[in-house]
Amino acid sequence: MQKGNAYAAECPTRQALDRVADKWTVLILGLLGDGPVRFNALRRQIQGISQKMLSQTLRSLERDGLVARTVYPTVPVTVEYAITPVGRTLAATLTPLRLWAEENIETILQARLEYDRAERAAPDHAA
Amino acid sequence: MQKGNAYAAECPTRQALDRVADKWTVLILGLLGDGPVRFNALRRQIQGISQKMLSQTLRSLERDGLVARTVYPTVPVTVEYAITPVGRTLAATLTPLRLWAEENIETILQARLEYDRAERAAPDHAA
DNA sequence: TCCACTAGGTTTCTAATGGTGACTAGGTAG
DNA sequence: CTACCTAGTCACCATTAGAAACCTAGTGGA
Repeated sequence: MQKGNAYAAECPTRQALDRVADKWTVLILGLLGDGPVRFNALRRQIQGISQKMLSQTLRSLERDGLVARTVYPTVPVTVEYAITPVGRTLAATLTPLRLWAEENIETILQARLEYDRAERAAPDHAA
Repeated sequence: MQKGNAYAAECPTRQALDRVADKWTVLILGLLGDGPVRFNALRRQIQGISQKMLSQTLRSLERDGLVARTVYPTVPVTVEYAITPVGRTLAATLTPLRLWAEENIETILQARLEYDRAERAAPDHAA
């Protein structure tokens, strides 16, 4: 198994990183960690996601082998999304990211306030 | 310090997560971890990043208090970007993400091949 | 019978974002 | 005088994210 280099423009790792470092991916994998979840259950839990983005992101994840999609021929049809073993290793690195955001949001907002105040005082950003 | 909830649409954590879960952020903070780096040094090491995205991402990171920008009045002017303590805690969660991408890229590419092959055989995605 | 609702999506349209390449200031080297 | 260095910005175009409507297939209620 060859290792990629995300700093090289032409390496596919770059594109994979772009796909995986994504807001919706973080939130979806965070939920799938506890077991299979249905489409609309995800939609309800990830407040504010559109059906389009949810189905698009899920399809990407499925294509990359990170999530498995199972259709049950009930009526109406039931579709379950489950995390795969590889997906679980990704989730293990994404969950800390989500937790970091939740824990540091106040610090960030504070920094923004200070930055914006300083900018108004001296908007001379050019050297 | 109040904790955010990334699953709530109206929580600022959502927006922060979006900013932080970003390809360029991952790559920039990965480099700044080893010490301050200059603008063009970053540009050379992150192959394929445009000046616009680099300066835009750096400014966001600075605004959020994750990197510090220092201008030295040399000639030509030298601008150094350094990671802040908070930024370092973020980098600690982003680096594993980059490493994950580099280590699993082959697996992902393989999964894509198989998915696309199966899709051509039976593109009937609707239930 | 007609309407409303479920699940799991796709389509369409618009607004925002990302990337490309040219351009800038101020100064030095050839 | 021209070219090149730094660290950016600006205008432009292509892609994308998001909002909202529509779709299929079926159930339940008035």
